[in-house]
Amino acid sequence: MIDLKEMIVSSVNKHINNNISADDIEIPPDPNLGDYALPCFKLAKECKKSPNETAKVLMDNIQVGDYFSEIKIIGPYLNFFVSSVKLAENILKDVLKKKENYGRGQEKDTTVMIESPGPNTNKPLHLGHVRNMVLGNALVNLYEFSGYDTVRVDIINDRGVHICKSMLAYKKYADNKEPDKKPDHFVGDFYVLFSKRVKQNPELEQEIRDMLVKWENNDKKTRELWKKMNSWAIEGFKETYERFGVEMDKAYPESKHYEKGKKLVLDGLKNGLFEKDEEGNIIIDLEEKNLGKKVVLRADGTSIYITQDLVLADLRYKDYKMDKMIYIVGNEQIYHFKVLFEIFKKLKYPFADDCYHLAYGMIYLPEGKMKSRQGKVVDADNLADEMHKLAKIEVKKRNKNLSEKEIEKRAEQIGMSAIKFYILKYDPMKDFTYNQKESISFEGETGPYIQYTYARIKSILKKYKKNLSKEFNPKLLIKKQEKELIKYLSNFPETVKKSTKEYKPSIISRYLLDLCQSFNNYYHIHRILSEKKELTKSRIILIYAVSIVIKQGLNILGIEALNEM
RNA sequence: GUCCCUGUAGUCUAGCUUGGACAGAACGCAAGAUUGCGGAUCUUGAGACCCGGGUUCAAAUCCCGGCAGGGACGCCA
Repeated sequence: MIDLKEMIVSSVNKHINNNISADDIEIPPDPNLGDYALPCFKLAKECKKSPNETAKVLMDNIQVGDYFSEIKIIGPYLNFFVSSVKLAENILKDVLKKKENYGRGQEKDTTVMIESPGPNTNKPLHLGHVRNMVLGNALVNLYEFSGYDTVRVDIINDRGVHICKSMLAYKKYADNKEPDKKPDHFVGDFYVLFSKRVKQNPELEQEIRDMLVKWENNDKKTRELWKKMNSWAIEGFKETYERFGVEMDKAYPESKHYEKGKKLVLDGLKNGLFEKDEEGNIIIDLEEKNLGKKVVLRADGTSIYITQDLVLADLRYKDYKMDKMIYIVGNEQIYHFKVLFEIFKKLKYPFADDCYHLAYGMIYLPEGKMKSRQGKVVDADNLADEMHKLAKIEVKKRNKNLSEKEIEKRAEQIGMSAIKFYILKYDPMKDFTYNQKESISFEGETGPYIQYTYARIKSILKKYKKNLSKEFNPKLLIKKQEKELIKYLSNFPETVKKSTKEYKPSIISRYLLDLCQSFNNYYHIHRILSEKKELTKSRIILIYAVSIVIKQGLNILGIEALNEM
C-alpha cells in the first residue's frame, strides 16, 4: 500500500534535521491549492527564517517520487499535487486485488474485549440499549477489520430489587399464565404493573424486600419463579439481538458471580490496598486521583455494583486473556468507570492500562414525552417495527411487482439501516432526538441514502453486460470528479484507522456520506456507459471500486448493502 | 457546594485532544440543471463558532471568569 503522507514526510526529513510526522501534513481547504500541504510555521521557528522563506528553501531541496506531479509554494505553505494518473492506477489496482479486504489492518495478536449492551431481565430492551447494541456492533467490526481479535461479552443484570418487582407482580396477579406475547415484553408488563400497584399499596415495598431475602436464601419456589421469568426475558432478548445483528461470544449473568467479589476484596484488605472505615465498610481511598473514598464491600459483607465489576473483569480475563477492555455504558456512569479503572490499576490487572469506557448520551423521540404520559414505553422492538413499517411503504412505492416475501426482506434491511446509520453518524457522547421520518428518507445524511447510492452503482454494473476485466487505463480517469473519487478511495484505510483509534464509528459514517455524494456528483455529470469502449471499461472499474468501499464501510457499521431497493 | 460533559446558521450536526490558509455537511428556504446508466440526483445562493477577558504573529480550538442545559458526587445499578 502506498502512503502519500509518509512519502512527503520522509523526503522532507531527509533535508532538515527536525523530524516532522504524518500528523503535520494537512489537507488544503480547497483542492485547487493542492492535495497535501505542509505548513511551515513550526519549521520556520527552528530554521529562524520566515515561514515563506522556509517553504522556498524546502522546495528547492527536496525530491519526492513520481507520485507527485508538482510542488508549489503558496504563502507559508508548501503544497503538493498528486499525480492523479499514478494514484488512480495504484489505488484501483489495490482495491481490485484486495476487494473487501482493502483497508484491512494487519493482524495484531491483540485481543480486545467489548462489553455491550448489558440488559436487565425485568423489562425489554429500550432506546438506550439500541444505541448500545449499534455502537457495540460497529466497534467490534472496526476492531476486527483493523486486525484485532475481538470478544464480545454481555453482562446480564438478573438479580436484585428490580428483578423481584416483576416477579412479585407476576406471582400475585398472573395466575401462572404463560407468555402470550414476546416473552421479555410479557415480563416487562409485570414490572409496569408493579409500579402501578405499589402506588395504591405501599405495603408491597416490604413484600419486595422479603422476596429478595428469600431469593438470597435460595428459597426453592422463589428461585424457580426467578429462573422461569429470567429465561423468558433472555429468550426475548435473543430475538432482539438477532434482529439488530448482535453476536455475543459470552454472557455473564450477575447472579453467578456477584458473591465472588468478597474474597477478592478481603485479599485486598490484607495487602493493604483497601482499608476499613469506622462503620466497618471496606473502602478504597482515591483522594489522590480526586475520586474520593469509595466503598467496595459493605460492612455486612455483601457486595455492591463495583465489587461485582472487579471480580467480573478477573473472571473474563481468565476466560479470554484480553489485552484491552472496552465498556459500552451510558454516560451517567462515567464516575463509576473512572473509579473502577483506578482500582484495576491498583490490583495490577494486566489489561488495566488499556481500559476504555465508551460513554454515550440519551436518545429522545420527538413525541417521547407524550408517549411516556400515555404509558407507552419506547422500546427496541417497537422502534424496529415502526421503522420496518415506514420502510415497507417506501419499498412498495417503488416496486410494484415484488413478492410479499421480498418486500418484507427489504423493508427490514432498509428500516434497520435507517436506525443504525442515524445513531452512528453522531458523536456517542451527544444526546439527540431520533427523528424516524428523517432517518428513513432517501435523501440527506441517512442509511437509505448510502444504500440507494450503492444500488445505483450495482444497477449500472449490471447493465454493463461484459465481464468486469481488471484492465483499465488510468490516463482516461482524469476528470475533476474522477480524481476526487479516487482521492476518497485512497483515504479509506486511513479513515478506518482513525475511527478505530478514536472509538468513533461516526468517522466512517461521515466518510461514506462524502464518498456517496462525490459519486452522485460524478454520476450526474459524466456518463459511465458510452460508445467509447476504453473509457467505459475504465469508468466501470472506478465505480466498481467505489461500490466495494461503500459496501465494506456499511459492513463495518453493521449495515447491509443492497443490490436493489 | 465539588467534579464531569455539552453549547457552532431557522433546525440538526462535523471540526476542539495536537491553535494556522476562505469553519465542513444535512434538512428547510431561494434560484436553477437534467431530452441520460434508478429525477429518491446535482449546481448555485442567503445564513453560525453562548458571553467577557487573556496568551499568541495566528484562537471555534489553549487559559481565566461568567451564563445556560444535562449528569455524577448513595452501603442504587
